[in-house]
Amino acid sequence: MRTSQLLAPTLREEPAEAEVISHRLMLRAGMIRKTTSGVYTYLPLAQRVLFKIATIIREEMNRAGGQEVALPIIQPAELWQESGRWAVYGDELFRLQDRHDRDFCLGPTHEEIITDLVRGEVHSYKQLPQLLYQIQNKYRDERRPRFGLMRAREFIMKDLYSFDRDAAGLETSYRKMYEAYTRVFQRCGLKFRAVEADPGAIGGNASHEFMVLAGSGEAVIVYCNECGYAANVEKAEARPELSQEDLEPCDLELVSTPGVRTVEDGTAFFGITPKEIIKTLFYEAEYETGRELVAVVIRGDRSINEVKLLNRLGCLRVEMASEARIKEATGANPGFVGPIGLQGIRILADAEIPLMVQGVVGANQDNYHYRGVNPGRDFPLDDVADLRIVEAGEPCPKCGHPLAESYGIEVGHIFKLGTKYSSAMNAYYLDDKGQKQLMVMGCYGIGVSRTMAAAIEQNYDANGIKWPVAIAPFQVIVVPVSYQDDQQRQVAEMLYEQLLNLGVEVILDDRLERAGVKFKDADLIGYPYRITIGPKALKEGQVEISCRFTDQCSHVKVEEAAEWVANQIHQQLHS
RNA sequence: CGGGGCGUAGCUCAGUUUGGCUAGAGCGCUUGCUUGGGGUGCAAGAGGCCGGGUGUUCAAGUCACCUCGCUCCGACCA
Repeated sequence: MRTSQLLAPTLREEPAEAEVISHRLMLRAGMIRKTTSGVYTYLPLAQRVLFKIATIIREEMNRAGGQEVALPIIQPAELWQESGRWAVYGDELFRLQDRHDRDFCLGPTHEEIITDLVRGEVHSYKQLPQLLYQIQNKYRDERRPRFGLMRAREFIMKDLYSFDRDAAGLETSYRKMYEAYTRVFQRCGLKFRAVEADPGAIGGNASHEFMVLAGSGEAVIVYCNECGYAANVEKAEARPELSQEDLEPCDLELVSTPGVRTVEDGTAFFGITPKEIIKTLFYEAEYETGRELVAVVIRGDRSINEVKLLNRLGCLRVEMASEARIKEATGANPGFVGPIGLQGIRILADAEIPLMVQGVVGANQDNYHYRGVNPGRDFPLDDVADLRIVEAGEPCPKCGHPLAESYGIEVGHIFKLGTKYSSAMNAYYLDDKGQKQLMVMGCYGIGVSRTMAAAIEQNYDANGIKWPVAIAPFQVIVVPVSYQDDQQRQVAEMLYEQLLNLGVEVILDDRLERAGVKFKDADLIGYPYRITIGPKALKEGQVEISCRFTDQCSHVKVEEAAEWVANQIHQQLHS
């Protein structure tokens, strides 16, 4: 390829629409253009990167026994009604109707479609397991698309679905996928971590997320450098911390506390630390059958993990209760509410609460608090669970070593689905005794377009992108300082040919631009290697080879340059 | 879904407050010269339903109403 022909309209100025670094750089590097909110056109450079990521994924899926299929993007409502998700999925499902007013959706994922296929075509235990995957566009009508490709409405996903005879088979498939994913992201050249995750709405009982580590990541993960424990904070477990082990229970006391609304106010007023305050939060829990107001008590310095709360309650949704609702239930304004004397309201306590002996709570009466509150004595502790968000520095739940924290971008997610879909959609097989059995499923996704964005979030500098070799749009760019100079041009053309013959993905900058322009573009686009052919080194019979990643520059003899670069690339790809 | 902001040249933006001649700048693009190792310099050009609609007015990029699109914030700690 020659840059004179390449459709990569680089921008000197910052596009106004871009917010995150990957979005900005992809626009500036001429990789993508926005077509409409949350929908992007991929230009040749982006397409090459996506193709490379997809190729790595394909190779690893195939290696693990996966078979590629292509599934419809337009999916009939009937299948979604059968699984129950037509009603549950909500506004994120892109819905449409045909000319006969029949309902369809654009697939955000393909459990229904694949289960429908397999139940129709697979009937015997001899055909199991099946590992089927597809790499295609998927659709989610995000309430607010943002961060460029990171949260788009149209995006590219690889999804693999496993169908096994039983839980043991699923375990095997799951482990295969875990290993395959590890290989995929290693081969992409990304720094990542696999973490325990909450299975969330997809269902099932175990799951891991693969997080590309980047400061801009939306997800917070905690991990232990000692034993390797790693989890999304939504899931991370916590050891309850003793905070008042030296104190004895004392009498309950009603205290006038005018204007003391927040934990901060409370610590100042009582001269105590947030650890000694018991926060009471009211949630509206939504079940299929109705709503319930619950009170959740937690230490003043902790935060509630709503995912844990939702799982504990077994409800569909939780939401902070409105001020009006709280007042109606307690008679007091938020800030003066507490667990003592609540009538007919379920009280959930975080696991740290029973360890407290003298707490401060609101008295359910404006401008009054109780102190000396003894959980269990002064309010019931019938429902105790781990409900808080783990923070960095807390002891690892496995080994006790302090946990570290970092930000990650979720690029892969693997789930054990179990029989959720097979039972809803009647996907049976006959076992070796002729008995009907439910297939046991797993699903395993990788955000392909998101991985491209995540790679940039992790690898860039002030000048532009720094592609890992394995997913770079081209591995090398050959830049003659002046293409008009006969000698430079001849050397450039020769190296270009040699690299092509060596199987290197090379692009030649044959534009009649000034050197500075060519260097800027090369840095912005982020080619891993640049061979610069200029009069200075050429006098010595040399060219300069610089590495975008390490910023190192080597002078190499013209006749050895192609081989030299090819070796570097080979090493990068196989290290 | 709630609240803000913005739609003017391919891009980034002035101009709108206080209506008034042929609507501007920089970058990019074309042509010529120049330059030739980190976005050269000079000159000449091309390029606009001022998002769309309705209205007010002698007159609308500018005011009013409607509409479409884009974008940011929020939708959690008592």
